[in-house]
Amino acid sequence: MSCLETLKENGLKLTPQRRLIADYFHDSGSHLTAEEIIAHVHEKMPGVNKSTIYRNLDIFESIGCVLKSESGNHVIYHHTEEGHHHHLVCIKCGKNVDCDEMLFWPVEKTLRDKYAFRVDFKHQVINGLCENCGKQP
Amino acid sequence: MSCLETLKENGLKLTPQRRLIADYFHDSGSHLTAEEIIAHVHEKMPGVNKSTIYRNLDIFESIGCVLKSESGNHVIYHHTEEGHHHHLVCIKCGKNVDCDEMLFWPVEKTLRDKYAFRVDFKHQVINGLCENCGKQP
DNA sequence: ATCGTTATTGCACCCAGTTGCAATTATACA
DNA sequence: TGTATAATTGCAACTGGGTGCAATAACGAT
Repeated sequence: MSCLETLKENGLKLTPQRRLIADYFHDSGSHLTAEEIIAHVHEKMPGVNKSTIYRNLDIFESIGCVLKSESGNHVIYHHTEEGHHHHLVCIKCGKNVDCDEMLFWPVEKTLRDKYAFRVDFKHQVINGLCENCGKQP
Repeated sequence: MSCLETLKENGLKLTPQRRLIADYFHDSGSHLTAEEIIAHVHEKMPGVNKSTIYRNLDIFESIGCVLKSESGNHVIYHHTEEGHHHHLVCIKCGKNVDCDEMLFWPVEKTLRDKYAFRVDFKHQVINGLCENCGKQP
């Protein structure tokens, strides 16, 4: 189901600004930073205020169209239609590798069983050292 | 070994501002937000600039005296002498429970074995639903 | 105790993201 | 097609955190 339909289902209005953001997610892969989204929207519709964009990204997140993950310095938005997975980002060389979504299942299970605490790890960004960079001191 | 000694060992100077921050960590438990630290420093030494405080917190982190964890909206600093663990924070009621440090060991192992990726999960802040809040819809 | 070096501070300004509020606009309905 | 109304936008100002740079201060050597 498209993001725009989901908006309507939640009683939200379909504004040109929202259409622009949703189209961008559909057209250009799954991972977009706030910067990229703002740049794209401004290119197509120069007057749009950044707060409108941030507010709409939050709304798309709250209706489940988009996942927001924090990667230390910046924020990444991930179109949920692309499926779930995690990211391994090397803090030295910046290499970015996708990682199976079941990585955190044992953690989720432990938290559920031992702490009665419910967590759903979706689209985490994990910083560490890749094979090459891990060898060097 | 005290933070102040560690400073010297790393060729860093022992300024009154640093002494104030280090003392605060020693005196008042392990978990402090940037806000709390700034408030405390300002109380004791009103003129200190916030950038001085942030820079010193980064330095204490880089020499291993303090761990910095990001919890979505704010940043938490944790005095490393208190031992390692993680935090479960309920997104509904805000309840905060400590959690064993070995929680992420299986994840670290998988990343090492399958992805040759090295990560050290230290003092994570995990947002989810606690037992009570998980029951209610 | 003084001095020179080098780290550190304060300042002023930047940046991404957020918020309250008045003006605007998408939509349901007549 | 026009209108009422609630959602949305743009604005302006704010927030937490960070940065480059000149002035200052800690500290080892004399």
